[in-house]
Amino acid sequence: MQDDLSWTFAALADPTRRAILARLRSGEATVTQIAEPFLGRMTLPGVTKHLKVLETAGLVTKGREAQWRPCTLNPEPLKDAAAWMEEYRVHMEASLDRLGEYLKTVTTTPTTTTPEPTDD
Amino acid sequence: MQDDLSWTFAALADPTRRAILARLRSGEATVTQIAEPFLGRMTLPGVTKHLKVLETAGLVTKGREAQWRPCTLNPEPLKDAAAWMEEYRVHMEASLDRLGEYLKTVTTTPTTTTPEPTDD
DNA sequence: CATATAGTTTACCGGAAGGCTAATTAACCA
DNA sequence: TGGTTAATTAGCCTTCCGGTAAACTATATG
Repeated sequence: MQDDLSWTFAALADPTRRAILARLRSGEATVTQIAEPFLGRMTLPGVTKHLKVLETAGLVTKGREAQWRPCTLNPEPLKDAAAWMEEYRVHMEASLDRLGEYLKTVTTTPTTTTPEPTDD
Repeated sequence: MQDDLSWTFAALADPTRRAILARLRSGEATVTQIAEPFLGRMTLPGVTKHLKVLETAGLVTKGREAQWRPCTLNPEPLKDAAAWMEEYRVHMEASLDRLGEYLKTVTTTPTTTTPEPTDD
């Protein structure tokens, strides 16, 4: 691709992959556990591919335990992405409302039952 | 693609496009002005394409003034991206050092002369 | 050993991304 | 009118992406 940041953003540019990351926020999970919400929409190899993208981007670490591959979230690359965005904070704040307020409204919204594994 | 967030991240997943956004941080610019640092590496139609991606993602707004198309940065979509990242702040903070400190080290680094139009 | 479970690899497909050159549109200027 | 500058469009090519089905590897267990 070219650089780490591009890999990171590219990995994030897919709702399935973002949903996988969201799943891993609540702890380690095996491939089949991760895949479960998506099967019917997608096959297991499909999920494996997405996981590989996330792994390549360094966002997910895959361990091995017998026949299972426990996956864990690795947020390091997100720091660089966040740092990149930080440069634009002033622009975001300047545009109409402040980012902090905006984030507050977003962060305090429902965060409800997450019935569908759509995205995060 | 699917959703706004995906378009945003996809648009950011390219160093040329990030460099274009960085250029626009210092104010409005025409297409040829934007393209100037990249010519030799890329043709004008190539830059136009990248601009269209940014425009589609809503990150850049193209005006018209005679034969020129003054482009401006539109940070709105970045807010959603930042809001998405916010959910992972605690994870980033948990991993070794705090994001705030990390961002401080990044933000206070050189920010030098930007001799090459590599990226941002 | 045989079989079940967990996951990956291979091979294939359609479509989109990113690049180019050449041609075209649009506006200004002389 | 004709020429110049600014930018886009069109057509083509190659590579990558997201998905599949089928075959394979690896580990556990009866």
